[in-house]
Amino acid sequence: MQALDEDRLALLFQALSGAYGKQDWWPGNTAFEICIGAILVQNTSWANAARAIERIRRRDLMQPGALLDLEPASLEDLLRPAGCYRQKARRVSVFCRWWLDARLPSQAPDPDTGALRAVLLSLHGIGPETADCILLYAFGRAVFVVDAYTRRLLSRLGLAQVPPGRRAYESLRTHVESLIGPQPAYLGELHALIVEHGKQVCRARPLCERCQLRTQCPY
DNA sequence: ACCCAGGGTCATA
DNA sequence: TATGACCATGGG
Repeated sequence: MQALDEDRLALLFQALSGAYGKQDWWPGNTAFEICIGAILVQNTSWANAARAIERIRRRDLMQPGALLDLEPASLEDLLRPAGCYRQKARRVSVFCRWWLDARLPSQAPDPDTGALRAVLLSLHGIGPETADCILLYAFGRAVFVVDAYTRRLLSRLGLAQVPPGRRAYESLRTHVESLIGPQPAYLGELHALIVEHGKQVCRARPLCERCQLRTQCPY
């Protein structure tokens, strides 16, 4: 296992960037919509999450107050294409409530990223990866998002092992953040590129361990 | 007829 | 701390 240092990270970014070009994430017009997207895409393809987002937008409901005014059953039905729609309806409601309560007009200067992250994590249905996506793409904080694609890629490249559990997650996240520094745009591109690469078909020879074990290659 | 997807919560041990 | 069940739709 080689060390994940600045040079290797820069090489990785360069390779992915050259292969896939500029990603310009996160898809979404407003910070609020990005947050909703981050919840809806949990363990779901973006295509399905996007369907639910479109249904919200077409009805002009992409605002916390409008979503909260819906009957629970209506909200669930609205989110159906995203899968896990009952859970997600509840999570969206909780987030909207927080948005209206804590994030409305007059608020003290933005809290530091750590404090904001802790608040997000305290919300039901917001775990580390969703919180970090929101911090990075909706709030512009310099956060590195560790998701399934990131674990697979770094593991496959022999740059990092990220066993399940919050400890290892935090360790890798802070490590990469310290390597890159306060550059939200760079971190945003990096994560987007990793995901884009993850969607591509694995052309490695020989096939990596995971690919050999699966009918559908996740790379 | 599976397997998978840009996770998270909850119950167990 | 760390597994496993569960959620649920749409595409391969």
